Amino acid sequence: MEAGKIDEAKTEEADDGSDPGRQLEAGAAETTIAYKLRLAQILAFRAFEERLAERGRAPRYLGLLAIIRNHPGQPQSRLAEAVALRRSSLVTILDILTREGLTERRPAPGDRRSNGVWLTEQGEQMVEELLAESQHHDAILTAGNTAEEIKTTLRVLDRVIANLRASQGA
Amino acid sequence: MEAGKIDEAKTEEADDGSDPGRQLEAGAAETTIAYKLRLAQILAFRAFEERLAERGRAPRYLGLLAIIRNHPGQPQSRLAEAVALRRSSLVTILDILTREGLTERRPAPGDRRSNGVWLTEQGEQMVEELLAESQHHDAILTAGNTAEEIKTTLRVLDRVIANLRASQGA
DNA sequence: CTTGAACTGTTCGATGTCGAACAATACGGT
DNA sequence: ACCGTATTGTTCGACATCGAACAGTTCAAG
Repeated sequence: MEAGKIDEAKTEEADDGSDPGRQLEAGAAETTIAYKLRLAQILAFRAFEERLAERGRAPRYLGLLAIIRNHPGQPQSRLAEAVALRRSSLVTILDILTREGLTERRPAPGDRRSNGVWLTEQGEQMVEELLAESQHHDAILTAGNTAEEIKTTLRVLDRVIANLRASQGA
Repeated sequence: MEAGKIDEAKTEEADDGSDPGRQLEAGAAETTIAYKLRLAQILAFRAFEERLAERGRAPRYLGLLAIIRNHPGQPQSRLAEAVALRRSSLVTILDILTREGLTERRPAPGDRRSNGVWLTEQGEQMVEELLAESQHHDAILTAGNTAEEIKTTLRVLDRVIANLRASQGA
């Protein structure tokens, strides 16, 4: 796999800040999905959280809350896996969300080890509001792209996630 | 913007774990780019870092290192902006990378406040190796997608990043 | 020249996530 | 019925990132 030669005789010359308005590029790394994925995610997450800062920590954990809404009563370990966080991390998160009155732990009927996690009435309402916000937020994110391009991107991301889950579970 | 009604008469019935092998879905949030973006990024980043754990912290900061290679001598503040991290965070990161012998701070000639950041010889080599690894990693990530789909995704992500940078800088 | 605003790198306390450990519980094989 | 292994939620210490503050420096306006 011979990487294309990108030699530029880079002997000790600084990049003077010509073209001052633009962002610095990462060269070869730019062509990689993982790189742009990270950049986009950090910025998107930060923007969403900042815009809804007054609503407590629910915006940060909207993904989790949405899953709980769609699958009430699931044990914590399955929820952690679903949002790609660790079991131990979810403990604190659920403590917070429960303290804010959005979620609830109930002992699982069949298994005395595990808790089922549920949304409270207030949690249901919060999720509904935040989901509307997230649609709006996504519209801003993806401005300038066609519906077809967005659909393709969603499909690609789905496959990426599936690939990673497969290789990790092994 | 009337959100489509997705009522399912969800009165207090638990989601029994039918279809046990599959992942839990997030319902309406699934259609949003931000959600999948986050999931994919977490998994991709984690996988990449785990696979290259023996190489110190360089894999985590490969994006930064690649930027430094392409733009040697830039001040820390510009680098921070390029990788979407905060100025204060970059201090620790550069401390680490410098301690590992990959980067170097040199006083900027024109401005006594700022440092120019450079790669050491060892840093150059590390970046080259890791970039090759990252190409391989990306190939695994994106398996099952056509070259056209990937190209479209990269283009969409570029626009997403640009949109977020524009709305944030304001 | 002087002065005030803006910028640079830095420190420090707060918060989020992780991995490794642990006790309690479930379960399969013999 | 018993034992070893898995699984679940949890705690705890390590580390990463953040935001707010700060001193040193630059620079433009007067």
